[in-house]
Amino acid sequence: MTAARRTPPTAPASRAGELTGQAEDYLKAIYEMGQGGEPAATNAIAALLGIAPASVSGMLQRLSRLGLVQVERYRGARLTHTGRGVALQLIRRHRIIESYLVTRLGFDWAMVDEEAERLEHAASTELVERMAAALGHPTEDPHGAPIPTSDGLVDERRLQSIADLAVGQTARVVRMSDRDSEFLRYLAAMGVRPGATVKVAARAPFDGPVTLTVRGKAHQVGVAAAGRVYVEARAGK
Amino acid sequence: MTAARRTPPTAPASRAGELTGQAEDYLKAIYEMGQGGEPAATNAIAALLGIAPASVSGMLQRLSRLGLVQVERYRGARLTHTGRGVALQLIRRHRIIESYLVTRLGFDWAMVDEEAERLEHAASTELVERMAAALGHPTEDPHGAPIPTSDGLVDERRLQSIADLAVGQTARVVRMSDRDSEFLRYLAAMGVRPGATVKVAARAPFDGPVTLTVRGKAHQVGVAAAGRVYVEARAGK
DNA sequence: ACCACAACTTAGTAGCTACTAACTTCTATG
DNA sequence: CATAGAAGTTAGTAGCTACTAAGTTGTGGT
Repeated sequence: MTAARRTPPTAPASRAGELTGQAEDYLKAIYEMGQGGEPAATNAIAALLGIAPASVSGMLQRLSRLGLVQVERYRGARLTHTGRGVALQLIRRHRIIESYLVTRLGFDWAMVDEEAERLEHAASTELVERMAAALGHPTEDPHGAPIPTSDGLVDERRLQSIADLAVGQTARVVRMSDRDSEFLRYLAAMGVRPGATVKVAARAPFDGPVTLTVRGKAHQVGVAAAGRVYVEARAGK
Repeated sequence: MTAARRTPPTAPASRAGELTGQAEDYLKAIYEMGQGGEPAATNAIAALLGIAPASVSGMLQRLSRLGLVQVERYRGARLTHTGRGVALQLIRRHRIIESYLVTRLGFDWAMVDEEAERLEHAASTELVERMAAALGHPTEDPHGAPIPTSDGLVDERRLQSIADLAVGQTARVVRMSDRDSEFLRYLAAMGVRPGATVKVAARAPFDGPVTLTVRGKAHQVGVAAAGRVYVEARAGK
C-alpha cells in the first residue's frame, strides 16, 4: 500500500548555511496545521507530507534540537518563534513564486503549486524579492492566500468556508486551498475563483452536498470541497 | 585548510524520478572538462566541485552504475551518450535561467551564475521552456555561451582565448567563463563583454601579463584571466 | 629500470531522510 | 476503571553524499 520509495535521495540545502528543503517542508506543514492552538499531531504531519509517522518523529527531534519546534512527547509539535518565522518566510516565497509564475510566465493556476513547492527551496531571497518587486509587491497569491511580509506579518484572519454558510447566504470567494490541481481545475470549471460571488441554494442533510449558484448556474459540491473554499459572507440576505 | 562542512545535508531529487542535484553537478563538471578527448580526472572534478577526491571516486561508481559515465580506473571518467544528454539539458537549463534572470529580473551579470546553479536543479522543464519562449528562444546566455537545444545540439566550436592571440591582433569577444563573479566584475569594469572588440597591444615575456586595448583604453591582464576570455580573431590585423 | 611522489581508490565514519517492525503510551469505550 | 485500539516512539536498515586516513597504482626523472 505504501508507495514506492518517494525520496530518490539526497541533496544539500539550497541557501547558505540553512535548513534542508525537507526540514523546511515540515515547518511549513506544522504552521499550516497549527493554526488552532493545538500542537500538530505526528500522524497529521505524516499524512500531509505523505511520509511514514516514524519519519516524522525523527525529524521532529532534529527540528527540536535546532530550536525550531517544541515537541510534546506523544502529543505533537508546535513551532517556536524562530520556527514560525522560518515557516512564514517560506510561505512568502511560495506565494510570491506562484504569483510570478502565473502572471509573468502564464502558468496554469491549478498546477503552479507543484512548481513553487520546488522553487521555494532553491530561490534566493534576492530572487524572491525581485519577483515581488516586478509584480508590484502583491499581497495575495493567485489562490487568494495572503502573502506574509518580509517581517513575518500575515493576515491570519479565520475565514468561513462554504461549508459553514447557511442556505440562502451569498458570499464572496476569498481564497481556496492550493494543494491539489484536480480540485483547482474543478473549481475553475465552475467559475469559483477569488472574487467570485457564490450563493448557497440548498444543502442536503447529513453533511450532504451543497448546491451552489455561481454566475447564475447551479452546481452540486461535496462537503470536502466546500470546506476548502473560503469566503466572506455578504451582509444582506 | 578544508573549509567547514559544505553540504549542510540532504534533500530529495527535484524533478520526478530523477537524479539528485549532486549527481547532476558531477555530470555537468565532467562535460565541461571532457571537451578534449581525455577522460575527466578525479582530482580535476574534485577541484571543480570543491570536494575531496575520495568523494568523487564514490560518486563516479554510482554514476557508472546508472550508465551515465564510463569509468577507467585510475584514469578518469567519460560521459556516456546518455550522460552527455543529461549534462546538455542541464546546461540548457542553466543558461536559459541565467538569461531570464538577467534580462527579466535585472540580475547582475556577474552574480547570476550562483542563482542559476541552484535553480537548474529545481526548475521543471516546463518552466525552463516558458522562460525560453518569453525570451524568444535565445541561442546564447549573457556571457556569450551557446545554449544547447532541447534536442541536445550545441555549438561546440573551440574558440581561441585572448591568451592565444598574437601581439597586434584584434578580436571580437565571444564569451567568457561565468564561474566567478569577481572575475566577471573585473571584466565588466574594463568593458570586456560579448561583442566587445579588444586588441592585444603587447605581451610580457614568460607568460607575463597581456596589455589589452579596449574602447581605446589600455589594460594589463594576467594570463589566467586572458585564458578565460574567448574571442574570434578579426581577419586583418 | 627504479623509485619517489602524485593520483586515485578503499575503508570506515557521519549526517540527513525515509522505511519497516516492534514496542510504548494514551484515551475512549464498554 | 480496565483495556483494546489508535497514536506515537524507538530500533534497526538503507541510500546518498561528503569526510579523513590509509593503502594502491602509475609515471616521470634520474
